[in-house]
Amino acid sequence: MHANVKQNVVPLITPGLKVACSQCNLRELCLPFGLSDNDMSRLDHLIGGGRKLKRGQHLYRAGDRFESIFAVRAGFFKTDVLTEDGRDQVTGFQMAGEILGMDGISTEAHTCNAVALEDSEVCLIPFVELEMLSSEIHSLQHHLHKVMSREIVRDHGVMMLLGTMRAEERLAAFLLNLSQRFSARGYSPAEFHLRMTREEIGSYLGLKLETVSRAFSRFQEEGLISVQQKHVRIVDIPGLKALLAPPDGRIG
Amino acid sequence: MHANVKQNVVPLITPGLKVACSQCNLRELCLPFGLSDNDMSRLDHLIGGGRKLKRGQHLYRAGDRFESIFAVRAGFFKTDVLTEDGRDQVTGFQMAGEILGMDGISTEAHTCNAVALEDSEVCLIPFVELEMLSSEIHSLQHHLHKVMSREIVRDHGVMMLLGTMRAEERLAAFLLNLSQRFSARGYSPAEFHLRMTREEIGSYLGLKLETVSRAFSRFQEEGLISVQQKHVRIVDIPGLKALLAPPDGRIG
DNA sequence: GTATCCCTTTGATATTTGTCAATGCAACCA
DNA sequence: TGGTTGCATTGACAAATATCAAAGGGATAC
Repeated sequence: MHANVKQNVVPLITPGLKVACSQCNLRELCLPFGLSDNDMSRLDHLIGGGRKLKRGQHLYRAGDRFESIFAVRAGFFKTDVLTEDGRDQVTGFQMAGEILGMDGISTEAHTCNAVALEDSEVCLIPFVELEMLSSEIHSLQHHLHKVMSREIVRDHGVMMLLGTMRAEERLAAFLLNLSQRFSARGYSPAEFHLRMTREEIGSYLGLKLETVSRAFSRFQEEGLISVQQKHVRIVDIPGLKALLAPPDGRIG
Repeated sequence: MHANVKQNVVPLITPGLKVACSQCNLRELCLPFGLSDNDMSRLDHLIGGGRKLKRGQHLYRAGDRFESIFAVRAGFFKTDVLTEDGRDQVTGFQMAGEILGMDGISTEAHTCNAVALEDSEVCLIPFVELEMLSSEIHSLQHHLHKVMSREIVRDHGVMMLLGTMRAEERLAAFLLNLSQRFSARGYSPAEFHLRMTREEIGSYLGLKLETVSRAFSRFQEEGLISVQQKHVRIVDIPGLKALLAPPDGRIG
């Protein structure tokens, strides 16, 4: 299966796309976090160059042999898991500075698909070499562990969302999460462009696209956001946050 | 918060409970997997001894300082995340050979609670020392990464379950997963004792306890299982598996 | 040994979300 | 620039699950 070799070979590593970690404005969000200049330059040598992807292209597919993890340099990705019986679950959306592909370590093969939702760029980080270097640079090793652990904690947050929240709470949590991540990257926390469709949001949130659309409309009616297609402006951040409280706080 | 110091101090490390990895019948399921005899004995020296917990006791709580990960030697645990607004999500159930506590690496503090669901025993694995040793023993380092990655993949499976499955599908998947894990440990895949309540199952599966109970009853009516309280016997494993197919296979 | 408490089961009803269907909007391609 | 196509919105209705309520069963503690 996944013998889609041609399609996978098209977006080759782009020579000359290499940007040193030490020069990268994402380094504080990314793998080099906390490294000394010297250690960072050792990491530079390991990064296998970059790769550009057009919107819609796969960075990897479930079943692909695992060789590298990836750092998003620019753009926007989704990851999703597809089962034999046709279920499709979006497991995350990744933006600049975030690490993709750690699911592949356990079985030496990727277990999900990663797709660019807009034209994007990633850095390739060959994993065998990363392990070798991280056994020499303790802070790199520890930071790698933190990145993996953070992914586990993030996943727990998604479980919480899927397991305990209602449709509007899920969407509110989703928008606040995006807002916070855009903000951390120097973009407006209040106004942004959604790269994904209602269906992809729905898949991530465990909802049908119509439910997502209705929740957007309702938020707009209530003056919490202003939304037109993929353009979102959050008008009332505290109001959105208040939606996440109710479980027993529904006294009023 | 979580100033429950007394309660946490009670279950001290039990001296003399130490069992060498090399002597442990769980080693093929656990962290020592794939190590040479020599490397395993180095790991032995690092394991900080064991700890016994009575049913209901916490192994750690959200907010506790992170120092070790834990390997379940015997017994059964649940982990759950509690939010300020009162939501409670069970994120997993852990049995012998499984590793607990990796959520704590990212922030140096545990982010969830781990509770023994029956009298249990764990091995303490001090994380700083594990990192030191794993930078010397490549296969240990790599296996640690695999264990963390496996946790990420497992979490994706739970997301799939919560995001795409209906109540009975979730319970079927849950039972089959338990069955498979018991089987891997030499227990019957068909007959076992649930250590958790309907409410805990419900929390894990994103359902209310009544819905879980009704699904159990329905499986029994249909001759898929036989269930009385916490005792479960799976009568028709293929039948349960068939429940997981339908998304478009509902042609018949 | 017995009483208590928690867990489980089951029923009736309410709420939420999904499904089906139609229409509208926007971007993209020719 | 006009048509086509995919995405989004909205409505009416159906299905799934939650909620509320009551009663039974087991395990545990005293």
